Amino acid sequence: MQRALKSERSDAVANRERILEAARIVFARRGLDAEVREIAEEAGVGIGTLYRHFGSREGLLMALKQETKEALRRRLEAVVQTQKPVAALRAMIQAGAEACEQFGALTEAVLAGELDELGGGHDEFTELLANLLQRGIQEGVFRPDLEVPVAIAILESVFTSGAFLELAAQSSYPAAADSVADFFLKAIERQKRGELA
Amino acid sequence: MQRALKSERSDAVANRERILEAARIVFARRGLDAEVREIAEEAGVGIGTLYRHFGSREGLLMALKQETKEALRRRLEAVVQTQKPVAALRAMIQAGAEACEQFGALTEAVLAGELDELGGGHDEFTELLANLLQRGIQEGVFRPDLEVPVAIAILESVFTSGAFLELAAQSSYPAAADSVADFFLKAIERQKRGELA
Amino acid sequence: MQRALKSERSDAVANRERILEAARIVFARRGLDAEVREIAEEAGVGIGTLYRHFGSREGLLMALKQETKEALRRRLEAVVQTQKPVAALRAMIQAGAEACEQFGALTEAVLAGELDELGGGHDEFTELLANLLQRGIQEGVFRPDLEVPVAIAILESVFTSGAFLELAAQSSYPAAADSVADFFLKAIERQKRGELA
Amino acid sequence: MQRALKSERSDAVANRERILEAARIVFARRGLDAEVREIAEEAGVGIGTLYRHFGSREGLLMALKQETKEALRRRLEAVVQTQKPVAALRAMIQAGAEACEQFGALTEAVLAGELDELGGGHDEFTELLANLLQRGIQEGVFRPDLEVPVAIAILESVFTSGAFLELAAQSSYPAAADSVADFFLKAIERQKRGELA
DNA sequence: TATGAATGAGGCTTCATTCAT
DNA sequence: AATGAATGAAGCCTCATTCAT
Repeated sequence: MQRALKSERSDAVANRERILEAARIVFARRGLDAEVREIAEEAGVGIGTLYRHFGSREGLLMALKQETKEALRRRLEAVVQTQKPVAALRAMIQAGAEACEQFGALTEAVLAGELDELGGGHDEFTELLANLLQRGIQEGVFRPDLEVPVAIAILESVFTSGAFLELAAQSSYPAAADSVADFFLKAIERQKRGELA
Repeated sequence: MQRALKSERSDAVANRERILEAARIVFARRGLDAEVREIAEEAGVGIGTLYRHFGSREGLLMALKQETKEALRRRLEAVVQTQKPVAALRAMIQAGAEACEQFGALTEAVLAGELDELGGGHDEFTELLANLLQRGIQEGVFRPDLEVPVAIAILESVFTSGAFLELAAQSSYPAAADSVADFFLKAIERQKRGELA
Repeated sequence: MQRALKSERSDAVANRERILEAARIVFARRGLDAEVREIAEEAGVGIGTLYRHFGSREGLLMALKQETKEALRRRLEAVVQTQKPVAALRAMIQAGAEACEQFGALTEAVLAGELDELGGGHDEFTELLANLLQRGIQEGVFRPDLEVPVAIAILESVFTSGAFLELAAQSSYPAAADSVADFFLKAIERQKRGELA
Repeated sequence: MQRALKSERSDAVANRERILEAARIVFARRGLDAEVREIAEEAGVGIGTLYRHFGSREGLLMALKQETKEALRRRLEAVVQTQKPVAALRAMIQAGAEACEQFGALTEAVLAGELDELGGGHDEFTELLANLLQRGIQEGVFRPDLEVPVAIAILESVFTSGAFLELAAQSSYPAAADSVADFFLKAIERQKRGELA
């Protein structure tokens, strides 16, 4: 029925990717209650193909989460390890902004910690962020009395709720990210002498 | 006769309240996809009665949001107008914590701004918070360069995402509220001379 | 949609019976693969009603088996206990014939022993028949060297396969039952002196 | 070239046989509702190959029935024509037992008369058995008042229902066949003087 | 010719809503 | 006014069959 590229390689892998991409789009558009049918149509494949690849609606959602988290994690890891705490934090926030831009209302579902499902122990992002904050404290750039779990919860919630989307809608994703970073750093940076306004 | 009528009316009103309370409980327990049936059972009324009072699932949800927001708004208004900015902010955060405690996973649905539905121009809480922050800036207790919309978005997101629930799970609702208030105030308060660690 | 008797009591029990009866008819007509939809239509109820009463296709089938077996068992028990072995056996075969007439191709599914499902230990009919044969042997009317399990298996198979249906199609259910009984008794009765042709 | 062609043909024929054998196994294992997919896997061929050979699920089932019946018929014919009625009957029952052993739950589908499908007038086995019984009656070894159709129906039903499988499960296929033969002969043999117990 | 990924009609089931009692 | 059985549209998923490689 679909006749997208005609000579597309019978590569099942390509279809898998197309379906995942379609799922991203449709879930972002309609929310997590989107119909499987619409995803298949968006991907330009039959509904049976979708089920061949993912087994169930749940399976598709899981795969989408898995892939998304994995990609984001890789990206954040790279960013975090090569920069100083403050810059790293800004970069992480920028990355979060881009994830929001890409996933829209789906962001929450895709990023929100499933401390129970599949996931072992603790969320990966949480850990990454915890390490970063800890490092910053030790290097003396972040407040020594910073409550790390609180900071983490607050930062994650910005991307996980619709808040960031609204913020970005009023300016742009990078600008919103900068504003959030400014705010956040104000709350966690150690005050240096003479820094007062 | 009048007595009978009165009593009947009371029953109807009582039923309405019981259903709303049941909806709070069930939505908090199961999320927004909870079944209407379960709400009626929780309320101890027939499903037909639920429909008599609220017309539709959507209608019930709307009524619940309406009531909840109204109650919260009244409470916040009182708090805000009678205190100094910092104390008012702490009180608002405490109130938010209590709302989270009461509504659980429903909190987002109930508080998150529906700038489209019912066309309420701008969210009431947003406005309340904006006024408070503005006042604080004018009184010189909050940073003059504070980006109010950013601060608002971040604070709302804490309650609106699941973040606060997790935080509270590790200590308690009031304690979590305190931690969040500490963090938030660090980010927005004007630094006074000699405040450095 | 259905408008059968208009003023039918809102008696859910009546609907339950109608659905079971419809299931009998439709399964007999189409085999066990019959669609749930057709059963609901045959019963003149919505498909949701069917599911309200039986939970699932499987549940309906189970209930049908349960009821059918129970009814047949009661009938056979009454018959068996009040007659002499030979007459009792003839009566049982007549009862089997009537069950075939009622259930057609469904008979197998409904009567065939589910030694695993739900059923405790051994099939009820098997036991009834075993007791009867044993009694006949002790009373000296059945062969003392009769292999009871074999006799049981053979007699049950007559009703359980389509064989009896074909036989009855060529004459009538009672006549076919008589023929089967004659044949069966020839195989199990103790030969009396001078009985030879 | 000819060699290649020959080899290809052989492959195709071999594949056809492998699929039929796989169908036997899978239908016996899962019943007639078994999936085409599983049969192809059991045969170790692609599902497309299965369809190339048999056109449809129905076609495969037909071919399986055809082949099975043909083989069984040949075997029974040989057996019947070279022996005396009683021995022939025992041999037929042994053959039936072996068919049961081979086909399990599929036996019914494969043997049960489809007086409608393919319009084969009357079932071949029925005819074979009818002739045998008739011969026995004429030779004076079977009862002259034997109702042949009834005897046929009963004997066929033993193999056609699951009865024989259960019987064999308690001893062995040959032993069960012997027991059935004993029972059956008791019912049809002419009583000889002095045969009484 | 063989393969198995793709297809989609069709079945089972759920659940918001209606309505007779 | 309250009840809950009845309703059926709509969604998820299966599996026989097709077709591009």
